Amino acid sequence: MLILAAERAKADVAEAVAPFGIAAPLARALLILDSPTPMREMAQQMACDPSYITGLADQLEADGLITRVPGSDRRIKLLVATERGNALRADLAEAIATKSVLERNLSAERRADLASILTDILGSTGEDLVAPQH
Amino acid sequence: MLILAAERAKADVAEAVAPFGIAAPLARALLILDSPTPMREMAQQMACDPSYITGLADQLEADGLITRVPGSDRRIKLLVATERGNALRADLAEAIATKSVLERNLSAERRADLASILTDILGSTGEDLVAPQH
DNA sequence: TATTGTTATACTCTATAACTATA
DNA sequence: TATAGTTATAGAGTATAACAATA
Repeated sequence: MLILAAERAKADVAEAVAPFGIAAPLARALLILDSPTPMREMAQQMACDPSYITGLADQLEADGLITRVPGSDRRIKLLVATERGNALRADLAEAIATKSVLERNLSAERRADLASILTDILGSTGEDLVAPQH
Repeated sequence: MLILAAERAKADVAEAVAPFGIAAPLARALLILDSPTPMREMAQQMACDPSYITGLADQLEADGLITRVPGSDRRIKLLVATERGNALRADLAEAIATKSVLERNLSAERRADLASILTDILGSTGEDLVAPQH
């Protein structure tokens, strides 16, 4: 059931996000980028392999939504949202919030309960149901 | 977060199930098969396209875990678990139950709360957190 | 030598469309 | 002509392994 619900939520996100001409994983990445983030850290936050971030970053960069900025340690590249990227991020967050099954089928109170349970499952803290930890 | 939690749960299922030499989607299908089920109905229960069931059934059949039995309407094929299939199903259910994040990180009470919330999300009834409706 | 990011590749899961057989 | 299942194919999402650059 948990998996079914997540698939449903995922499909909702994909649908909510499609009108903006962006794929779900790119949207997910962009939503995390409210502050400059090393690629390695992005991978941890998205619970995926770092090599995958390279591809996401390539596409987001090609779309003019982010840029790669070298850090003080010059092995590190910070992903930072452009002005367009930030604007889109706000739009995406709103579209997802209003279209998601979570918003549609759950009261605010139930959503809070869910967030609490999911926090236990993940064994870490989180506050937002759609985008992970900031 | 919901998506992260589900991915975590999914990864757990895959890991719990790997020692039995079976892939996660096959395990998921087999877990549903505690009674003979038309392929069409399987697709609905797994919330996937019927064409996908063909492939799953092919593999399960090749592994000797299920057989296809024609129904009274001879267009319909019932999937029915073999003796080996039933034995494996029991083993899988146990392995998943003991290894899943859901069992490890959540009390029975919290799991019940989660099931209730997920039921609301899906807008249908369900009783089992790992395998969907019987 | 250890770490960051990149490249090339390949794998898993799943859907679409066109088809066959039965109703 | 409508429905159940099949086939072939294609696509999305993601990982693995070998690599380059920097530390």
